[in-house]
Amino acid sequence: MDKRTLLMHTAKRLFAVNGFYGTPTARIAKEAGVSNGILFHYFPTKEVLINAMYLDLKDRLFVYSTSQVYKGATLKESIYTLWLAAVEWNLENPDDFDFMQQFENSPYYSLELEKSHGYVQMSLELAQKGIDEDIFKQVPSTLVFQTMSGMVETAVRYLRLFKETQEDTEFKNRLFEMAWDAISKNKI
Amino acid sequence: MDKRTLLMHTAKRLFAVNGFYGTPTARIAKEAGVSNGILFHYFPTKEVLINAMYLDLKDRLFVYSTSQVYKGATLKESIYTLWLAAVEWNLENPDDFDFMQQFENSPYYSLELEKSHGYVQMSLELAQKGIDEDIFKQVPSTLVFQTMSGMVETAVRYLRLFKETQEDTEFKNRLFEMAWDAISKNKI
DNA sequence: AAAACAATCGACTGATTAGTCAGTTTTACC
DNA sequence: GGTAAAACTGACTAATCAGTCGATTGTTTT
Repeated sequence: MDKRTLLMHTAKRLFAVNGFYGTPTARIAKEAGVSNGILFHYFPTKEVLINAMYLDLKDRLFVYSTSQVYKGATLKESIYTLWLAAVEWNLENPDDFDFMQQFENSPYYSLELEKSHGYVQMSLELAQKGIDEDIFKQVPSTLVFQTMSGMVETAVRYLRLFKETQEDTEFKNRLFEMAWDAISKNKI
Repeated sequence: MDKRTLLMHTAKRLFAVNGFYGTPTARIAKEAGVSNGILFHYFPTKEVLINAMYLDLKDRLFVYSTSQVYKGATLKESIYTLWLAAVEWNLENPDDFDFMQQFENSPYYSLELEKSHGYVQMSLELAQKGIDEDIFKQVPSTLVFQTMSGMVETAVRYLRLFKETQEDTEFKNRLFEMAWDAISKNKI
């Protein structure tokens, strides 16, 4: 692993446990086994390091999630696959999840940063499709997207809190049904 | 306003904008118009100040929300009232919302802190009631509670992003229906 | 093989900041 | 009105930390 990647891995782990401000750059370098100076060779400031890590994580989560979706899947299947992939990726990478949560709720975060990501566009299109087909509630596609994102977070938090449920596929399906019922029209 | 309260108000505003670590204690004191020393007279450390503020905010949110619920209300009415009160309180106090989000996603936060609050107990009882009456899905009451909390957050974020929807009661009702559908059994 | 360039090191620094403290003013009480 | 406690002040400090820099090593190019 090159030193740039090594630094990002070490930083992520330390940030997840101690927070951005609880983690001196010197400590990141030390625990990565490299010199202090090289960190600032790759990342001119600490903030650049943090932003780079965030975008990198989002990218990998996006690539993983979308790669799971089959062509020809129904809308519900696609949403389910995306939801499950996101949930499981976050469960398998708890440091990443903690880091992203912390970042998204810090003053460094802006929605502009988010919009630059392709996956938002793709998710919004999927939401719009559901609305047009009268499967989803008649609300803005951005709301559908934000609700699903929120339900992924809720699911991850819950599954982490009650570890015994993490391998329970039936339980995960119930979690997904809650998310699905929130955005879909109900058949009365 | 006594200086202790004054400090908490100033701190909250600065924390919301600049974050905990981006806000020196000296600046809090200065903007509150008091001496540096008095801050540490009331709060022995910065962390004590942060924790005290968090518990204070949660208390006030709890008192406000529960005071809105009428006796004799149906379960759905009670949940709706609690949801709406929480959403509107957060909209009217954006600094508080930002501060709480930041705190809850920081390494200083622990669930133990949360459990010490009476309102969690009360909310869990309401959730259990809905489960027992077969109105809610057959899932743990803690999950119902976490889902509702998550849906409050989603609603607040969305309403803040699209300010023109903030006065739209009909739209808020639609937001609540999404939350309600997530936790309730659907009538097929 | 020489020159140019990139990667790497780690000691150093200037600025910042949480928390202290010795002394002053205000309040509470007898 | 005397006194003890509490509130309050602001200059000070010890420690910390982001970022610098000059020196060194490794790699590519011509």
